[in-house]
Amino acid sequence: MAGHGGRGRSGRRPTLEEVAARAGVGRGTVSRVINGSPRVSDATRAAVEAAVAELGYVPNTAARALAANRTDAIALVVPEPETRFFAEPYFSDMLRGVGAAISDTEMQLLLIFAGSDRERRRLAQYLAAHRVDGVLLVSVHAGDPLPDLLGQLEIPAVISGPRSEEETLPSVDSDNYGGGRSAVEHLIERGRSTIATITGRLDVYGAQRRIDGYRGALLDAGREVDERLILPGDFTEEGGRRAMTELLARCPHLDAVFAESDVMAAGARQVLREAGRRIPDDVALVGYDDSAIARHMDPPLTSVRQPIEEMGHAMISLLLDEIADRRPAVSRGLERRQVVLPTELIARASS
Amino acid sequence: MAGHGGRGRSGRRPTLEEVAARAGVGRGTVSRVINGSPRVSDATRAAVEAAVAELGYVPNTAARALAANRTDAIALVVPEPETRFFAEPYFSDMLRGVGAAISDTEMQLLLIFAGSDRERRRLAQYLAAHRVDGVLLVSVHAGDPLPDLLGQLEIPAVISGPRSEEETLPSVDSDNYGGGRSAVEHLIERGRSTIATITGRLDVYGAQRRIDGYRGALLDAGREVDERLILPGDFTEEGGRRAMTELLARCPHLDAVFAESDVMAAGARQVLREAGRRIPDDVALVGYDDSAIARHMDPPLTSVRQPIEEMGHAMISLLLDEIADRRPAVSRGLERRQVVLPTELIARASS
DNA sequence: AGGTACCGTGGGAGCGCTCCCACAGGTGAT
DNA sequence: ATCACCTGTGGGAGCGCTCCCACGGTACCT
Repeated sequence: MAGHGGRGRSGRRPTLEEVAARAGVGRGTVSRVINGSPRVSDATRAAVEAAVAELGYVPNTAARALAANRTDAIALVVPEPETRFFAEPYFSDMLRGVGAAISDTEMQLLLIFAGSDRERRRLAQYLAAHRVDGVLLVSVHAGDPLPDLLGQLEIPAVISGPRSEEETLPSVDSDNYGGGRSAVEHLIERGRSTIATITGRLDVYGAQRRIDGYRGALLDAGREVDERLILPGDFTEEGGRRAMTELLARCPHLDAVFAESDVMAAGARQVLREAGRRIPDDVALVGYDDSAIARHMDPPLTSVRQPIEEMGHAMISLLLDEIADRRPAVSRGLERRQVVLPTELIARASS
Repeated sequence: MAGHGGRGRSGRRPTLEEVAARAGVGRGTVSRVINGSPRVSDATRAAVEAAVAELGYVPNTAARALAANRTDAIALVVPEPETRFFAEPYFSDMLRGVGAAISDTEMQLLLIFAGSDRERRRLAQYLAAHRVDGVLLVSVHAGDPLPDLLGQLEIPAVISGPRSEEETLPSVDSDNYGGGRSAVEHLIERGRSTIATITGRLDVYGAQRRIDGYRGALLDAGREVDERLILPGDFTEEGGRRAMTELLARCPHLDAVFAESDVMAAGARQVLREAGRRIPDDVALVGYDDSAIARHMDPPLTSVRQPIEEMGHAMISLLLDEIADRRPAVSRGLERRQVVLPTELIARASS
C-alpha cells in the first residue's frame, strides 16, 4: 500500500487493483484470472470474476501494451490506392474473410492503405513505432520494398498471394494454376476451339500461375498454345475492354475467352456485345473470383471461385502463430509456411 | 537517477530518456520538443532534434496513451453489415474523404463494423475500454442505441447525417433538402410533367429531407404533389428495381424519375429498359451521390453531388474540436455544432 | 521427523511516457 | 536594492498493467 496516490476520483474506470481489493486477493491473481492462467483455484477465480462483473472492470489496453510490449492489434496493409481497393471485389471479399476470422480472437484489425508515397511514409512510421503486433499483406507486387521493411523491423507478417515461387514470408494463396486450368478445361469440354485469355498484371505471381494453368490445360488436351491469344490486362474493367478489343482484332473467329478476373470479364463482355457477339452462343466467357459481378452479369458469368473467407481465416491463424513464435528465430528455418487452398469452377450461363 | 534499472539491452528501441542523455538535456525537455511545446529555446530544440534523428527515436504510443490517457486514434463506426458497406459507393467515398482528412493529423483511423449483434457487443467492449479518443458515426438510423452509449461513456462523437431535426450530437450533412429540390427543378426545366421519386429508407432523416425537397420544388412550381408517385426504396439496386416496377404499374405515363441514390437509379434503369422505355427520350432519370456508377451508366446519369470529401474533412475537424474540448462539459451548451454543406447537380445525358 | 516438490498466491519492480512542481536566471517595475 | 514575474529547464510521481520472485501451505517421498 505504499507509494501510489491519486485514487478514488469520481467517475473513473476501475483498475486491476480495485478489483483485487474487492475480491480480497492480490493484483497478480486478478491478472492471472483476466488472462486465463490455469494456476488459479476455482474459488479464487469465481471471486475475482464476481468482482470484475460488479465493478464493470475492463482492462486498460494501453497499460497492458506498455507492460507486456504487445498491442493486440494487427494491420491489414493494402499497397494500393483506396479507390482501387474498393473497386476490386477481391479485396472486399478478402476483408470480409479476415474480419470474420479476427472476430473470433481478441485482436483488433486496422485497415491501412499504402498507395501513395505519403501514405507509405506514414506506414513506415507506424510500423517503426510497433503499433501493431503483426501485418497482413495483400496483393504485393514483385519488387515492393514493404516486406523487407517488415523484416528489418522484425514484425511478423503474412502475405496473401506470394510474390514468387520462393516467397520467404508465410503465405496464403489459392491454387491459381489449378484455377486457370479448370477454367480452360471447362471451355474445352464445352467444345470451344479457339480460347483466348486476358491476364492479370504480369508482375503479380498469381496472375502468372493462372496463365500457366491456361497453357497446361491446352497442352494436356493436345492443343497448341497461340501466344497471340494471351493478352495482358491489369485487373481493371477498362483493361478488360482494351484487351478484348485487341483480341477481336487479332483473331475475329475466337469462340472463348478466359478473363482472369470478373472485373475484366465485365469489360470484355461490353466489347463483345458492341461487336455483336452473343454470349455464350458466339463466344463463351469465363471469369475469375466469383464475385458479385459474376452473379449479376447478363448473362451470369461462369467464374473460378477462390475460397476467400477460408483464406482470410488461414491468414489470421498463420499470423497469430507467427506472433506467438517470437522465439530466437532459429527454430523456424526450413518449415516454410505456405497454405494453398483449392479453387472451384462455378458454371453459369456465359459458357 | 534513483529507481529504474534495466537499460541498455541489445537491439531495443531508444527511449525518451536515452534521447535526453544524448542531447544533454532532461526528459521533460525532450518531451516538450516531441510534442511541439513553444516553451523551449531554439538551441535546445535543435540539439534534441539532432539526437532524435541520430537515434532514430520514435515515441512509444502505449506509454504515451497510458500517461496521457489518450490513444490518438478515432474509429469510424459503420452500423451496417460489411457487405452493404462495400456495395454502397456513398460509404467508400466517405471513407476516402475521412482518410484524406485524417492523414493531415497524427490520428489513426480504425474502421469498425457494427452490423451484427455480435459485432455490436464487441464494439461496446471496445468503447468501454476507451480504446479510441472519438468516434465518427455514419448512417445511423433513428432509434439506434449507439449514440446514447457513446454519451454514457462520454466519448466524443460526430455523426454524419443527423438522425432528426433536433440532433444533439455534432453533425455534418449535405443539404439534402436543396439537393432533392435541385433534382426536381432540373426535371421541371427540362419540361417533364410527371415526375416520380424513389426514396431512400424512411428512417433516415436525410432521405426524408430529399423528399421534402422533391415536394418543395413541385409546389413552388405551382404543381400538385401526387403521393402515388412517391415510392419508398431502401438504397439498394434491388429496391430500385422493385420501386420502379411498381411505379410503372401505377403510372405508365410518367416521364421522369428522381431516384434518391445512384444505386437505386441503376436498378430503376434496368426496369425501364426492360419495359422498353428509352432514357432520356421517354423517361428522364436523375440519381443522387454522383458516384462512379453515375458516370459509367449508359447513358451517363444526371446526379446530385454531395461534397463527400469536404464532409469527411468537416467530420474530422468537428471531432478533433470535440476531443480537445473535454472541459467540464458546461461551457458548450447551446452552441449546437452542425455543418451543412451544399450539393451540386451534375447534369448528364440521362435527363 | 526431515526433506523435496510443487501448488496458489502476494506484491515489488518496471514498462516509457506526461504532468506538474520546483528552481535558476533574466528582466523590469518599485 | 527589493520584489514580482516571466521563461526555460530538470526530474519526481504516477498512469495500470505484466512479469517474476518469494512465500506459506500441502502432499509425497525417504
